[in-house]
Amino acid sequence: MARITSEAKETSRQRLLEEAAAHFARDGFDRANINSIAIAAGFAKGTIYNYFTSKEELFGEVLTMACRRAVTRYAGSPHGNSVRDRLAALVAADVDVLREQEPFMKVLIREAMGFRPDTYPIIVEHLAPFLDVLIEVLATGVEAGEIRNDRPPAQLALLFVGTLTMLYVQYWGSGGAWPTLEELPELALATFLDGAGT
Amino acid sequence: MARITSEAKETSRQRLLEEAAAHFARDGFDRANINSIAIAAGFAKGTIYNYFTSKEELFGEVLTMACRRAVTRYAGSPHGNSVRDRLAALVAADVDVLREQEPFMKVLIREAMGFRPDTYPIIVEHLAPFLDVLIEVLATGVEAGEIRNDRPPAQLALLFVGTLTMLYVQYWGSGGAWPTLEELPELALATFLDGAGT
Amino acid sequence: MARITSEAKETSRQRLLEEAAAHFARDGFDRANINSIAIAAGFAKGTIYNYFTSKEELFGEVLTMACRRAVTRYAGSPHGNSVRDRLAALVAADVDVLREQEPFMKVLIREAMGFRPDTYPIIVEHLAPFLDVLIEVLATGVEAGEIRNDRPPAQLALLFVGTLTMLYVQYWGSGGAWPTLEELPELALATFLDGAGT
Amino acid sequence: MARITSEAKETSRQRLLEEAAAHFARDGFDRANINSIAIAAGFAKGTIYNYFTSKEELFGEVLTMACRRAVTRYAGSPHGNSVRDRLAALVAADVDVLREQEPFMKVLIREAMGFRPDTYPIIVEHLAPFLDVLIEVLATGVEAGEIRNDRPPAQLALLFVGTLTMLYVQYWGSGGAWPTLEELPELALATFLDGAGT
DNA sequence: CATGAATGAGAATTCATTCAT
DNA sequence: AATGAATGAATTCTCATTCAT
Repeated sequence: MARITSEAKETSRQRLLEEAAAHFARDGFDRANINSIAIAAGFAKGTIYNYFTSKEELFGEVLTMACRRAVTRYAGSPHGNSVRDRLAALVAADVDVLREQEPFMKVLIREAMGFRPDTYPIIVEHLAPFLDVLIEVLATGVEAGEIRNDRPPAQLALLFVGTLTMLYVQYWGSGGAWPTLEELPELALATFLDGAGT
Repeated sequence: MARITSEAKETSRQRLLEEAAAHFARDGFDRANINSIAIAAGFAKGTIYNYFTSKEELFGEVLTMACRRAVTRYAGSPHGNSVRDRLAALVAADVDVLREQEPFMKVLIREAMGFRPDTYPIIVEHLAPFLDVLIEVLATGVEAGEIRNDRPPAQLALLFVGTLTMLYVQYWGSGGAWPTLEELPELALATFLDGAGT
Repeated sequence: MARITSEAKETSRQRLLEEAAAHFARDGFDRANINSIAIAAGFAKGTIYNYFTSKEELFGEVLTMACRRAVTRYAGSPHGNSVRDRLAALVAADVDVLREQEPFMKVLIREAMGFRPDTYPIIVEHLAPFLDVLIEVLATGVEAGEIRNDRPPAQLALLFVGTLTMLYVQYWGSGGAWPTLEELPELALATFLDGAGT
Repeated sequence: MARITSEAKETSRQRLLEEAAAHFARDGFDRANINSIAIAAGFAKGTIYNYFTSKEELFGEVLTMACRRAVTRYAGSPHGNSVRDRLAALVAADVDVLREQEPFMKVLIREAMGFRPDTYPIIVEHLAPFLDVLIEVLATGVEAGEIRNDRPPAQLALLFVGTLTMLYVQYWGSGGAWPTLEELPELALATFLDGAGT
């Protein structure tokens, strides 16, 4: 195997990342097993080290990729409409990513909750562009009078991300029973914008 | 004599549970180290096995205790006032528990985010009474017209717990920068009841 | 097993060091096998890590002990006689140590020839007192006119150690055929002091 | 065409041997890395196996070549003069080889000190002609009364080789500080022929 | 009850070697 | 001939658990 490599190698790398994401999502970093990941990807255990120098690096790459994919959801977000519509579009896009990349998203969220000093910076770094978009949308909303102006947009953005995350966690924790992925976007908006009070 | 002995034993057990909570909170289940926990509690490695049959069981006991303590926060909650006031009292009590039992709470939340089939049932089971109180308060609020009636109180309760949890996570994740524990109760209420919209 | 430990533990440690020396002597650092050493000492592989934190440390301890033992040979060296007699006594003592601690000496010499940056300093450090004695003896000899004064005693000491080492190497290399341990001391003296010329 | 090809092949083989020598000299057999050797020689890992069947064989070839080169130093040694002069010429030639082929010489000496049953015979076998020349010179010296006759020339030859080797080791061990390559030949002769006594 | 030495299953990692291209 | 992806045996090290004292 040589020469025609580069594409093939990239494919193998993707296969490994895919399986690694699935295993990290299911088992967490410590319980995930390098050997099992390799086998699941159709390789022997040594092969993984032709692509990643260590379990940590592999995890970091999965995380990086998860962040990257999560961020792309904002790429085509509409600009013209109301803040509610724009947020709705963002959440809809986000849930689509979740559907397609569930293991990666799960790793991301699971790890974000772990408070581990070696992974937290990775997440923060990669989530920054994501938050920036959100902040911009919310700041626009504040100017337009659609969003309450008693908090800085940066804090509002964190609350929004937190709300979304919490709903994902409940989705996973309930085994998909409630909320379902279908109702999740509307629920997120209502929870964040309207509150439960009358 | 028997009583003194068993009291002493209970004290030792508590010491072990405290230290175990601290370690599990800081390191997570897999990275926590039985030896370190024993040492920190002033015992040798082997002694832990006079109190708990395995690391898993120790963890389960920590979790159980965390749930039990968390639930006690509702014991003396006021009954007469508005839903907002009652929720405020609940959150205040909760944050007090958090302050005093931070490691236990951290273990609880951390584990709740892990979706692990062997620990999730424990959490759900122990959180049930906690949720019941909340559901009752919210149901009252719906009847009184203080809470929107477009969702079942059980779902509202989950949303409320989720909101609170998310704020704790951001508190820990930010190293206590935002939100602070002082502003957290008011923030939780505002977020849950009022929403960010105008 | 507890309480009466300390002596027993020291015994176990010695057993491990003894076997480690034998294995390092025979196989060298890289080919020596932690598992085999433990087994040979009558332990399971994990046990070695109750005594030494790593293979490197174990090796360092073996080396340190080899140096310590080697140096003791000079403890009772006679002071009154001629330089030749004093050197003879030193060599005789040295060969005695070799006989009793062959694996340790072999590790020492083998490693000294390996020029490895992580072990060379250990050897140099531990050999210093050893060289100091030698330098003192030779300096005395120079003053007494028994030793040529065209080289600093420090260099002469290195030449002497080198000569001795070289004879040990030939002893081991020849499988004990030539020189034998019996004739080695006299041979060392004659080689170092008299030379091969007429 | 065949010849050009085989010449090219021979060149590649030489390149590999040179790099292998450098790596074995620096890192020792076990720590030397097939991949690094190949890369350093401008090839990929696999290519080495077109020239040598295994790491062991490669090492054996390096050793063989080191011996072969070491032996050539005696080819043009002068015959007419005194033993001292002839030895001086031999050592001078030897040091020249050392200068030019340092890695090979280092491998040779390093390995000779290792007492390994699979490599020792190779060394002995290849050093035989080398020793024969030396024995002849020394035997002549004994007859001429220049060399003491209380030891067989074969033993004297071993002592001489040992003295030289020891000085090389000290040269490398001291990082070239003492002895320097310039003073080494004279030092070897003085040490071997004259001794340190008066 | 407490101790801590001993255990050994399990996991990550290395690297010489193979072989399809 | 050259390549380099794939392999898997081998090795070090960790740590929960046991048990004799």
